Amino acid sequence: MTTTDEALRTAGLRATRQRLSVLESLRERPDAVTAQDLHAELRGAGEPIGLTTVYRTLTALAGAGFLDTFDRDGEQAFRRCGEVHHHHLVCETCNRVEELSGDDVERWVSQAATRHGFEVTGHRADIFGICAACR
Amino acid sequence: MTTTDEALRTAGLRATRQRLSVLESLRERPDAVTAQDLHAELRGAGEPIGLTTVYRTLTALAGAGFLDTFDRDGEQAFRRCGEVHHHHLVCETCNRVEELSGDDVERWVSQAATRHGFEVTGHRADIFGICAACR
DNA sequence: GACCGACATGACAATCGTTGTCAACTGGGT
DNA sequence: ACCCAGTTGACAACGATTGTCATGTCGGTC
Ligand SMILES: [Zn+2]
Ligand SMILES: [Zn+2]
Ligand SMILES: [Zn+2]
Ligand SMILES: [Zn+2]
Repeated sequence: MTTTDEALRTAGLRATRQRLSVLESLRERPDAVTAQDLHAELRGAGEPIGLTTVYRTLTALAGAGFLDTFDRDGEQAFRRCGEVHHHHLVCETCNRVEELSGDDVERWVSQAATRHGFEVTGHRADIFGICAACR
Repeated sequence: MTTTDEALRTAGLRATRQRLSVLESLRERPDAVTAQDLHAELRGAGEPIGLTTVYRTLTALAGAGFLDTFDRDGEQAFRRCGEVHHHHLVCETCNRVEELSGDDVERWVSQAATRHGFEVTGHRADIFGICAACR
């Protein structure tokens, strides 16, 4: 996994205090978090940062491929994920996310697309459930 | 596929003119559509209906399992889909959706969940691309 | 066919996540 | 230290969706 500094540099972003604190709080964090929640957490932890900045930082990092996004009832949640293609196993109780590989899924994708004459631009395969700790 | 009347009855909804026109316009329609767009279309076609009603009808039908929902840049799109479990091949240009089955995907789901000690509550596997007609 | 109560409608207001604005601030190269 | 393009954040604005509630209608009953 890339370091926080490298991530910012790669994304073409300056290493500001706010961005570093966002990346740091996302570091090794197992669950996906929304902009609003992360903002509240940072503020609560004494890290001064504006909500707009949190939104912009998360969006930029996700666009650069350092974060994956999840839809939590119409609200966007983010998680620091590996940069190689993968899928997700998401706990609906604690929002923990496990990264999965799936060669069989990749095969299914290209086969289905070919069969229907589609040119693939992307795909997504996520599993939702309750993790062991939450059960 | 269920008829429009049956769908409403099953969902515990009265067969009003508005609901029937929503279901009718979704009938055999290959693409997913948003509430706002469907509302505009119906109005344009001379079908008087309120935006709130369109939202409520689509939400109710989706909740009853007659429609599948898709996220189109944070906006919700709906499509009449078969009631047996399936996955999707979505054209990002015309929003056409093909329904897919995927036994290998189902296998992958239960295997991955078991391996991580998750109890599965659901899963989703969609492919995005450009359909033959749009290329 | 008229009647009636529960359900449905729709114009409007309100909510809420997210994005735009812009004056003040700052990272990092010279 | 200087400079300025990039960044911040309080605030306003936006847009999709949901709540409100007076009015309208479905569908079973008489
Ligand atoms: Zn991920
Ligand atoms: Zn994949
Ligand atoms: Zn479907
Ligand atoms: Zn499946």
